[in-house]
Amino acid sequence: MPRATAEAAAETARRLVEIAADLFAERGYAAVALDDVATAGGVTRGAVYHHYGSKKGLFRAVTAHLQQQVAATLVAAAGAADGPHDRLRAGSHAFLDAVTSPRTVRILLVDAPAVIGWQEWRALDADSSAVHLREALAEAGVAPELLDALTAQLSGAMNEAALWIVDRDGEPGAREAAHRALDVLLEAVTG
Amino acid sequence: MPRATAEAAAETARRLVEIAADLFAERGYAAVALDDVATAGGVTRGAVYHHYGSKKGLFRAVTAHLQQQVAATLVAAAGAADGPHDRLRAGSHAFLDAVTSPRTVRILLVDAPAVIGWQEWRALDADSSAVHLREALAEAGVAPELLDALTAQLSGAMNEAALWIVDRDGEPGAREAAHRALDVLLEAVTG
DNA sequence: CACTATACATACGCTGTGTATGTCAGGAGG
DNA sequence: CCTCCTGACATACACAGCGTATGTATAGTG
Repeated sequence: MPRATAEAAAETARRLVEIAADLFAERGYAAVALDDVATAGGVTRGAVYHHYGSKKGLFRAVTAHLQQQVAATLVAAAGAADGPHDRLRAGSHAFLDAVTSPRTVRILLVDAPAVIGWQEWRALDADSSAVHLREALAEAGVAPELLDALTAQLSGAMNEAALWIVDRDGEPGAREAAHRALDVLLEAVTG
Repeated sequence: MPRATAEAAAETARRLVEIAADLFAERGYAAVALDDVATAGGVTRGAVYHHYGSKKGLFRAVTAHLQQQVAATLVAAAGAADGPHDRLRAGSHAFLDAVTSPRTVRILLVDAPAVIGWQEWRALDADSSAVHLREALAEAGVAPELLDALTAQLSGAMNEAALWIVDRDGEPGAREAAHRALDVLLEAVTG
């Protein structure tokens, strides 16, 4: 049944991203065939190629979608805090909690750099999450010539912390330990 | 010419790893066909499958090989320093320099987690490099309940620092900035 | 000096991506 | 109300690349 209405088409595109996110998270990028996504979405691969151009294109859309969700949570938490020091902490801890779902972590932190390339991945991350970290660090008094380097390294620390937590899921206290360790690093930076 | 001597066979296996490391680093795992590796090594894909079983198996061998090299550099540098505080710093900075080659960084930090899986990747890293970081942190007086979490986060920070440096290759001062930022984090940990 | 296991080469099937082409309906213009 | 065009898919096909099964010749072994 070709040519649905414009809203139906948008809904199809949205649904495909959602389904793809689930499958990519469960099996990893390489093990997911586009036919799996299409079939689960009630369409054929033709529809996927129509909307996203390629398998990588679909994955890019999934990545952007998830990053946007994480960034929204982060921004909300940081906005609720006041004072530069507290905003940094609130935002960082919120990021860690937001990104710590098995679904998100596998796609955003494991597959994305390899699939879309590290440079593009970092650019996307910089636009959605890392900007806020950078800004918070600047406000907290980090020396300008160390700002970029520290943003990158703290970002890496938090990403690894997220993977570490997910890997220990079920182990009680793991999440708290990660948050406390993160506080050690953050306090170091803000002096 | 089938069946060379045992040393010749070992040499073939060694050569294939070397060639594969170059190709994987240049194009990334997915874009490298086993036939490229085999042809460059003067054999056919049959030889590759004989020695390494699968494409993933070959990649695993490449990963282990590179990690071993990095770890050797790290251990040497740490051994030359004395005092727990200094060993931590020396080892960390040596790690950053050792891992900061475009070849190493792409394979070990971008593709490896996605290809062989994050858990296996972390296990390999834990055995080669992270053990030493963990040990140094323990000696430097890090609280036992934060030891694993901090090891992971600092490891993530250093890995991201390496990618950050390689991404800015040519930009003078980038490497120094990364090292100074790393010092900020390390000093925080050791109090 | 057979004989076996090793170190490959050759041949083939199969999965999955991408692309080219077809098809049918919604909506804008007359 | 009819037409035409374009968007939203479906269908069909070519091709690359992985894995596996099978063949083959030699280096070691008894």
